Amino acid sequence: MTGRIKVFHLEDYKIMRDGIKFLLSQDPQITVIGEARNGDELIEMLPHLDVDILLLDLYLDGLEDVRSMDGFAISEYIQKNFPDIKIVAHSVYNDADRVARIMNSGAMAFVSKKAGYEELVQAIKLVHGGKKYICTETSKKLKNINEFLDGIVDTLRGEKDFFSQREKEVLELLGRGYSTKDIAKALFITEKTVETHRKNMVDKAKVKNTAELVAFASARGFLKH
Amino acid sequence: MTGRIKVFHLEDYKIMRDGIKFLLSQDPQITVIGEARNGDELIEMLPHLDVDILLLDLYLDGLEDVRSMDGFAISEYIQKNFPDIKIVAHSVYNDADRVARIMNSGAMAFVSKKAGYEELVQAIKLVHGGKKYICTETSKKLKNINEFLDGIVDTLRGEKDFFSQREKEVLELLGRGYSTKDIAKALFITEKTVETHRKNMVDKAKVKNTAELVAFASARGFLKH
DNA sequence: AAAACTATCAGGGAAATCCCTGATTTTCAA
DNA sequence: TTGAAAATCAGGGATTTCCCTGATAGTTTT
Repeated sequence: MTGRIKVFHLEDYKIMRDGIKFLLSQDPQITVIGEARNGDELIEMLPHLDVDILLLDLYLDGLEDVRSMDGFAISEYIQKNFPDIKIVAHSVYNDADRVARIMNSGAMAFVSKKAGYEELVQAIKLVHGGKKYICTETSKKLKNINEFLDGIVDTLRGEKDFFSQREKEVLELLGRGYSTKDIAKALFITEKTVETHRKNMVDKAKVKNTAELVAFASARGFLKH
Repeated sequence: MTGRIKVFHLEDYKIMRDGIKFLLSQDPQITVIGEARNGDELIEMLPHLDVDILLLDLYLDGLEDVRSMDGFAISEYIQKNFPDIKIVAHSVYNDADRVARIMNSGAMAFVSKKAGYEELVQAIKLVHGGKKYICTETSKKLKNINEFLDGIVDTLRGEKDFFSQREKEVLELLGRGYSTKDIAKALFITEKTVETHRKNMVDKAKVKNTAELVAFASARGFLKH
């Protein structure tokens, strides 16, 4: 046993701090060893503490003081100056832009404030064990948006005409594991035609075989998955 | 020549309506045949007009009236009741969530209000020609977010160890078009071993063949490309 | 210590891909 | 209207993948 997971909580609303401190202290593996209302307080206190996890409120809305650091700046600051401290981001906003930004600024987990207490505890434990985590609700949402974007993004590329319409149909089925015979049946054409389409795509893409063709296509978002 | 592209403009700020009407009328291929301040006005006017393109302000912030339709609701309404009218969305907000939502609710283009006049004109013309469009700035942003999300989303799956180390090496080469013989030589093992690795991966991933395996792997970011 | 996983290797046959050369029709833009 | 793509089809043979049933040895996990 290596002792409790030491959590520091940064959150501007006192009522939230108190509530979460109470909830987290219910768990025998977790202890809240400090709290702050803003980045300045945090930075002042951190050197004097041995923190495992920083539970970080993403948007410190309570603050009118614009000069103060926001969650993103704090995350980057911690990364640089306290690389051993792992960050669990906590926010009411779970839009793709913010989540992508916070996760890429070094946070190890993201939990929506709409998520329950269990998910927060789970996030802290997983992160402490070296894993990443995103709460179920947000995870689902991001997955959807990602799929949407996949679709949108490749309508944009000038490469949409790289393969002809028919070639793309064949390609799509190849990516789904269809054999030549399967594709011929599905598209009501002969196997020879399917082979020609594949051959032409292999030539166009300058690849060696179907497997590499599929890798090529997937990398460019030609496949829906 | 099929006459000018007939644009209807929905936008709550008069100054924007006037400005855009002036700008668009500079283009010989475009004519603004109507304007409205909100969804109710739009719905009233639409049946009496022959509109090609609806230039739609995404968020009608000027409106305090919460009961009124927002851009998303309008988009869906148009899709249902006037399927021939193509929508160009126009907004100050270009976050992934909103853009994905509007494009998936049937809009054919998205142009940020930060984009220049040229991009708006281009969007209208492209959409009228049956193509989709997203302004350069937003397009770049979405591409970045999409890549971020790709990374995030598959860290969630916890599937980093889905394939063994050796399997991943074989997989990588498969994605580069190597045949069994090539891989055997490259990894100093027999062809039979390579086949076994591939077979095991095909089974693990529950796919039909190598092509689908590569698609599967690529979609989850197992391939470096 | 047993079970599970990983990595290695093998034979043999069915199925599919790959490669070459060739062709016709349609469609679309210069 | 001429030419370039695109989509269709074909034969035949070389190569590769796919599928089945095995096996041995080392490592990790329970």
